[in-house]
Amino acid sequence: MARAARPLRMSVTKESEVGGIAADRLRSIIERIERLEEERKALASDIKDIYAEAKSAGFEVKVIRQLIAIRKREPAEVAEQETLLDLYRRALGM
Amino acid sequence: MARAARPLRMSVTKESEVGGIAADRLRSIIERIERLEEERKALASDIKDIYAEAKSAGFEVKVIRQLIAIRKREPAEVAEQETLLDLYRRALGM
Amino acid sequence: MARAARPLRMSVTKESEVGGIAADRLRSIIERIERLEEERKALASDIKDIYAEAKSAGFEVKVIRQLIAIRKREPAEVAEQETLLDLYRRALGM
Amino acid sequence: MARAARPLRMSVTKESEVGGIAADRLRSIIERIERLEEERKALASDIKDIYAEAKSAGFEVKVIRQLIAIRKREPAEVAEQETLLDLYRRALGM
DNA sequence: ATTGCGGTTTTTGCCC
DNA sequence: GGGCAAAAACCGCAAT
Repeated sequence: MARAARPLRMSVTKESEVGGIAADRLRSIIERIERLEEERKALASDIKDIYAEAKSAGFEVKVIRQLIAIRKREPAEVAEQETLLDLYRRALGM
Repeated sequence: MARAARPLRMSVTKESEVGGIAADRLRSIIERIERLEEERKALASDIKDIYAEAKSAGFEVKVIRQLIAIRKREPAEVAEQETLLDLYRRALGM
Repeated sequence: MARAARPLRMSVTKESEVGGIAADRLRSIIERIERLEEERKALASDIKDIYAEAKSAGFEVKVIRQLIAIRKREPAEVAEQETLLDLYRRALGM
Repeated sequence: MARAARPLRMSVTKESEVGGIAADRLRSIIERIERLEEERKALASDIKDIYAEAKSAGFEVKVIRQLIAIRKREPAEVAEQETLLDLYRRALGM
């Protein structure tokens, strides 16, 4: 049989290009991202479980969230000192 | 918002400088910004109301948002992005 | 904006339905939203102008932003008191 | 407000109740959550790196995001939404 | 049960 | 172009 119609352009290199796009590279990128997002989701689920545990131990989930938020925020607010910000606040009497 | 109204140390000149900062000027700036942000927030609320109305009239809010986004972008830009998406999809065999 | 020429089937009522969609209603919704977003953008621009003014008066724009953010946040933090949150914090020695 | 470093304070008794709160239990909950959120953040960072790589390989990051979103949604759902968008566009003569 | 709402996270747009 | 602020999507809760 006389040569199959057109190979649709197999690139010379291993890189399979489709429509000018490095398909393999793109596929790899997407798969890695999706894989990591899987893991992320699993962690989120674990966290949710802990909140559920907290709740059934009688704690207020909402308050725990606030607490965690505060602990995250506070280091940042330390940096807020001895800067122009303070100066401006003082200028405003705040 | 209970900032004390007190002028805290009025300098001799009209320029009330506190810690080297032109306090009055700063205060004016901040108040004008806050005022405008108030108005902005009011508009945002109006917009939200319209979306609510749309929803209760049976429209898909999310799709309306897409529509508005499309109308905002340059037609050329829209086309370009759609083309690229297609290209990528094809490269992935999707 | 070249509305398509096809009236196809004007409904009996005034409501022009296109493909089962109440086109007039949809159009009205979108136009009102776009109008309000216009105004919003104008306000954003005014705000930007004030920041520019602040900058050319020698203030640090970034710090002013922080200041405004703080003023917005602080009322909320007052509410953070005398609640379970305090209790939990004390339990943790925070 | 410079909170002192943070050894959270271990109570002397094993029943560390503070103010009627099971402090140890609470502490454990919070620490586990914070630990998992650490990991989550690390993953997010890895993902960001891959997007950066994609970008420097010449891909459009935004389009890749769209692609991933599409793959995540049910194919049926994708079709439905696209249909609706089309419908609305036609209703508006866009 | 359904739907509005508040808060969180993710995405987008902007300014430097 | 990279970091930062605003907008949008998402999620769980609550209230009806």
